[in-house]
Amino acid sequence: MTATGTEIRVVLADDERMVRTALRVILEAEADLTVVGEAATGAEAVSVVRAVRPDVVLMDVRMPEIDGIRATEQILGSPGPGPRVVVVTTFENDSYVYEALRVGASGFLLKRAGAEDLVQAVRLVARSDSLLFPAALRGLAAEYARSRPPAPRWASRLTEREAAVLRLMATGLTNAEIAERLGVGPATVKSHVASVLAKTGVRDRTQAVIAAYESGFISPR
Amino acid sequence: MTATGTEIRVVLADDERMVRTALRVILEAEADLTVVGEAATGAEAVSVVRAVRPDVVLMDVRMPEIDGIRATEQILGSPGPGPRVVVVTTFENDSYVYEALRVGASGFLLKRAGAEDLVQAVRLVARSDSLLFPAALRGLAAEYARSRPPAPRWASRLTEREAAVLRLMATGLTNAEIAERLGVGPATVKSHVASVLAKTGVRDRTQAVIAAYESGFISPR
DNA sequence: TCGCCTCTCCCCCGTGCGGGGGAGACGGAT
DNA sequence: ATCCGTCTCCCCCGCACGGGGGAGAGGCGA
Repeated sequence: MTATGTEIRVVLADDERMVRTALRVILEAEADLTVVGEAATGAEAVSVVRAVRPDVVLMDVRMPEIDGIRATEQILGSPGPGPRVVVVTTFENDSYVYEALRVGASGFLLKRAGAEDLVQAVRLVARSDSLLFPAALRGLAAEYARSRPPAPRWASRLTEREAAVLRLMATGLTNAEIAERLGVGPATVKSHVASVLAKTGVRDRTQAVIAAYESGFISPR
Repeated sequence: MTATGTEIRVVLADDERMVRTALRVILEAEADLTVVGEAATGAEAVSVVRAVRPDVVLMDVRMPEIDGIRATEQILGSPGPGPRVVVVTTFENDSYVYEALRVGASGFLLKRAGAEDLVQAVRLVARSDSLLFPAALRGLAAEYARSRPPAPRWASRLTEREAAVLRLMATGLTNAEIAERLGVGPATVKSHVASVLAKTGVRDRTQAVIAAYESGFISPR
């Protein structure tokens, strides 16, 4: 389907032209690497990838319209063998790492990585079906993501105040203590608690806390 | 401290001589890679690494005496800049992946990986301080490991009955409901609950449930 | 302007919960 | 034979909790 023997076909997705140019220069300097497409938005990336069917996509996370994560999701979600997607970002400590893995990215590259790192990463990812951090880590990321689901359906229905009350409930505080922390009267907290119970569909604060844990609204530790 | 410019110094740790030889042949074929030591056990690996101070260690997981994970732990636990450790194993779906990351391994390599994958992985790991799957994923693995702690201190102090009551509490049941499920009287459940509260050092059932979640006594999902 | 939502707070009322006691039965350890 | 831990169940008591109402102030979009 895709070139494997010698030539590695790459698509660059980044909203900054300069970044794309820099990447292109670096990659084109290698005999076995060819940049076959560029995209400035997530939507563009999806269509370009569908059109040119590259081996590797270097995908920036922050892009207009559709971010890199969702673009990756769409690219890898389509049937058939997709490209390897390497997600590019500035910081390694943000949640993009987990998200990238969750949607099936093959690698993760920091913008501060050098040219050599870049080309080797591309080569590595293009070839490897069983290398550095593969399926097992995706499973890990999947589990991680599963433990923090997008947000429980009722979370969006909770108002700011109600959510705050629920979070404080989940620390084991009584209504009076919550009132103290929020600087409101106990009666106010009572009514918020009542709203939380109603919206979460449970009967008491204990069940509300359980629901908060089970839904990922809050997490252990 | 260690050679960075051109030569990458590698130590091989595997209990099978043939594997070590094969790895050595592959790596020595590259001008920039040098095998500076071998070890057949985890303990050997630790001492060899301390002696020769390599850039990269290829560490088999299954080894006599001390396995690769614990050896890695000891190697990276010592002060100063340690080598990059690439953990080598046969299957990618076992818990070694998480363990390897937890103890600070820089990479993970499958035995079925080809020669090219191997040398590129070594080069990549030797250079990269900010590449493919770094600190963020270690944090992920750490979090993963942390989420399944050995067992809370008070768990051993709870009797069978008390633990059962706590588990049922954590499903949101009232004392009366718990009594029904356990086939005992409500008063009995009350006293068990009282014991649980006393032993866990909390004041009400909500806090007990929180403690159960936080300590890993029970887990979301 | 008129609704609608959110946040705030009030009332009464019933009860599940937790504290503080005690007590009988069983079994295992000493 | 004695002690101790566990499981079982009882009493009384106070209170935080939750249900069911209502109500006023502010914001915000139709």
